[in-house]
Amino acid sequence: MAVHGPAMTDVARLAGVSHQTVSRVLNGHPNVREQTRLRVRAAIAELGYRPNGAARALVTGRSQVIGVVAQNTTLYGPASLLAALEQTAAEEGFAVSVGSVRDLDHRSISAAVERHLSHRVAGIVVIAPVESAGEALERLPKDVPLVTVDGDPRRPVPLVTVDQVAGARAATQHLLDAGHRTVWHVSGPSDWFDGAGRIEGWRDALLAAGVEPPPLLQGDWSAASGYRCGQMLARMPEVTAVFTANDHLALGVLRALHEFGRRVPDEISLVGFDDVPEAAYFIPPLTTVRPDFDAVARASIHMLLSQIESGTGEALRQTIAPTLVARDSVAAPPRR
Amino acid sequence: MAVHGPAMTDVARLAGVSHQTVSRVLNGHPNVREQTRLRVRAAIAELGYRPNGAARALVTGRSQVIGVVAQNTTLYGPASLLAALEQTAAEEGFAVSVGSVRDLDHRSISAAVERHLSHRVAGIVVIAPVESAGEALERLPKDVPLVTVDGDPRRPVPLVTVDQVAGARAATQHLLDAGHRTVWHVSGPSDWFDGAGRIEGWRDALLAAGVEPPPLLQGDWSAASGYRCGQMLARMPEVTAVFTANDHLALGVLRALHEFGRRVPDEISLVGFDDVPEAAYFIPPLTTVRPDFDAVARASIHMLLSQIESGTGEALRQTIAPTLVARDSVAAPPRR
DNA sequence: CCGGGTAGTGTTAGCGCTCACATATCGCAC
DNA sequence: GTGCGATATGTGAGCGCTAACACTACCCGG
Repeated sequence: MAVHGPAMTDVARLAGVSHQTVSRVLNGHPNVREQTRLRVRAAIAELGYRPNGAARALVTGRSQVIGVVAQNTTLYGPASLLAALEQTAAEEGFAVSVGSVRDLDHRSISAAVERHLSHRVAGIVVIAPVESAGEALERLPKDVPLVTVDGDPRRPVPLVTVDQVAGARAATQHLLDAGHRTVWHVSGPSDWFDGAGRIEGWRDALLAAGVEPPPLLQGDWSAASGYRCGQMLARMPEVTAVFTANDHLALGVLRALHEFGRRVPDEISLVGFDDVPEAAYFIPPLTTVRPDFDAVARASIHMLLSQIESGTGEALRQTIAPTLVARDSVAAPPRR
Repeated sequence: MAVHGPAMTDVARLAGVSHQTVSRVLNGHPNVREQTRLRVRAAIAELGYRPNGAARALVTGRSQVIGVVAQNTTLYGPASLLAALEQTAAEEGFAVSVGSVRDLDHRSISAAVERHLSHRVAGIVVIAPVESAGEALERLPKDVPLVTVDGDPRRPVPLVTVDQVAGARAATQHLLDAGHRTVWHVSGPSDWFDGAGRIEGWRDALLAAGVEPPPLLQGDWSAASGYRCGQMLARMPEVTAVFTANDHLALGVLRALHEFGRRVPDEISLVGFDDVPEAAYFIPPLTTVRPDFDAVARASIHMLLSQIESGTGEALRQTIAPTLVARDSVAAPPRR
């Protein structure tokens, strides 16, 4: 177990140069003769040398690691985002260290961030969809590159976010365009910014069309809560169109409507949000809004890297527009 | 950006002790007077000192980081596993660095492992469900603590795995017990060990009951492929019971059956695998097999830690039994 | 043929920590 | 008191690397 691999000096000795030259080769420094470079590379290969990230991090003060703080990475959205972040980071030569948190309160977030800082991560991406998370972030040392995803739009922190409002507006408008008088909404938790944004977009679209938004049904992202809300909606004959804040809620609603014998889309039209891979196989296939997680990840990582490189911590923000994916769960309202 | 935080010597100076004593307090070394310990802690708090993981990793040769190699962390299974691993690792004071891979071939796996080694991770967990991954692992330096999850049962590598065979057998038996003559199977890719294990369990149960297994329908874990297989099954009147290798496949099958007007469970019974949170809200609620991801994660991390501590690399293996969750998608076969 | 740039390389000094060991301090039996 | 083990603390070295600077060739114009 104890067998430490070769160090830079071993490579240097084999190549007949100084360790510093090896370092230069490794870091792509220009002033190295081609022939020397080759010799060094050969020595590296021969010894199976692997640079020691810890030593490098110690001397430079930063490791090639990006810390990600996220909650509940089991949900489709966060999981996709995490995977995409990892992918993009890897392309840029960075590893990703996850610090998932059970609860999104100050303390948990701060603790997770602390853990990352203690490893001297180069920067931190916080997937911070709730109010309380924002506060924790403002207390942070200012010298740590930081990007929040789906965080608080009102805080002066670099932010990348899916345009929840536009997505929700598109979904609602789509239903209105199909001829529905109004659209009901089963929301996510309202203390989540994405939940709040979707509520706002829904309300916007309705108001713009001159209709008074019906009462909101609040869920918690789960199919279970969608089911509960669906049971209420199913019993109200005037309901003909529903927009749910995510696809899992839609699944729950779908099942409730089914149990009450209300057909989708003949009697009730439904639109979800997220475009989980299964959405196309719901009964019926679900019309939904697809956020581009890859784009979010790319934007986040690049924003973070530019902070790392430049040292500036400008409070940039970038918004990624989602797209509506039309499938079979929307139709014109039934004639009465 | 450059403002480095206080170092151990700063704390030491403030507390009026040597840096070594600070180190002892930090590492819970016994021989420190209570009063000194308190003074040091106070100094740490006052300065907002945070130990430098890189420096520690450099001198000890190991960081407090566990590397995880996984593919497609968007799928429910891997995502849950990853989250659970992270949780357990955090409880043990370890961070988790993810290296996700696009493809599960030697090269990708090796590259991901290399990246982790270069950061001097304390150990590596490989979620390696396919054949080719196993080969890559045998080439690895022997001195790195390593645990595979859902890997090749035949390789001499420490392994934690869900008992796929038992789970599949239970699912199949459950259908047989309900009175079905035989059970059809929509499988995952057969080069995935979990896919293969589920096929084996299904076949076992059938054979034990003295029935010849019907032809296998091979899918790829996705609802889309489940749908395609479902279209075939729906047209065969003799099919009354289907076991799918995961819940997404089941969803696809469900939709196909629905389109063909074949009612579940009245005409056809269905059992899935994974127990995704939405399974209870399928139409009808899906009977499925639930693997205990937390238990898998716990077993993996503990196996890894014991390797790290003891230095021994025995090829242990541990199997986690899944449980059947009965819901509404199973009934007795229709009378003909 | 000399001064001064520039490409290529070596030397040295830490980064912040832990380990091994040296030293100081204490308690207690005699 | 003295001696001795246990307890508490300090000292020095060095982990593997990069940054800064020092040095050596060599090329060039004057």
